Amino acid sequence: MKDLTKAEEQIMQIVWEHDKMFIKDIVDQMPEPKPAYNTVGTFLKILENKGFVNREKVGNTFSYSATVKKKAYTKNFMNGFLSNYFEGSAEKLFSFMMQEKKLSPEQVEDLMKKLKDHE
Amino acid sequence: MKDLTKAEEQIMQIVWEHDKMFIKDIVDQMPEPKPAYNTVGTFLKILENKGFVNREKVGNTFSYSATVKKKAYTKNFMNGFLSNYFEGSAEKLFSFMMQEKKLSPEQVEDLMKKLKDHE
DNA sequence: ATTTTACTCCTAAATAATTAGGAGTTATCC
DNA sequence: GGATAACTCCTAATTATTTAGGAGTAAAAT
Repeated sequence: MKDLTKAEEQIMQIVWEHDKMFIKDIVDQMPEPKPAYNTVGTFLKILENKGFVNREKVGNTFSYSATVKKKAYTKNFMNGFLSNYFEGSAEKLFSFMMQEKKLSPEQVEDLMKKLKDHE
Repeated sequence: MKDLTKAEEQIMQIVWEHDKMFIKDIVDQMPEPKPAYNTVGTFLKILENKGFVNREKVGNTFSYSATVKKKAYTKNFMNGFLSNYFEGSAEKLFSFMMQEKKLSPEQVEDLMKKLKDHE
């Protein structure tokens, strides 16, 4: 799986939030200063070449939808992140998160219970 | 804190692993194909401008060391990552990690015990 | 029905990131 | 004591990324 550049990812984030989008709608979702219509179009073409989106004729225009699932990309991205920053160890990441007070031991406990119940 | 580009980060990863380094040593640590000495030098200058490394005269040359701690950068980086991929929620990240089988509930339990003992 | 709008495809300018060469300096090797 | 090696500083070429304009077409609006 290819990596996304920043601008490409920003567009993917929007496409991931919706099933099918028209360029116009993507532009609307972009933060100010909004890029030109064609700028978004260019990125969608790049994303199509990279295999991240699929375009489909709707009437006389095209709609775009994500082909690579956000989850799949996240996983890919996270593996790189893990190996660079936590020696590939998810445990180290957990430890780091707890220390940074992003999550208390209690929250982890609650979460684990829920996850166990699901199994 | 500024972001690092890929090439810059690659160098920081090496600098972070060591206290003080000479350009030569950094080049040695780089994977093949190794970049030119001056290429590494250029990046160290950029990193110095961005405030990530400090250079210090040693004899008639310079050594480089990280000023921004890896942990601080990780935290920064992770916040962006969290907000883009897990709606800012560390819990969602944990949940994702467990589902991806990077970590079993037992491992998390062990880890939590250790963390609690430290408090 | 001609102006306006929204889109297509193609192309390229502007900026950012990556890579490294050249010229000169100082120390080291034979 | 000149050749070699390792470094400095400055500069620039190359490639990647980001941005968007122009020309043409088809539909919609007044």
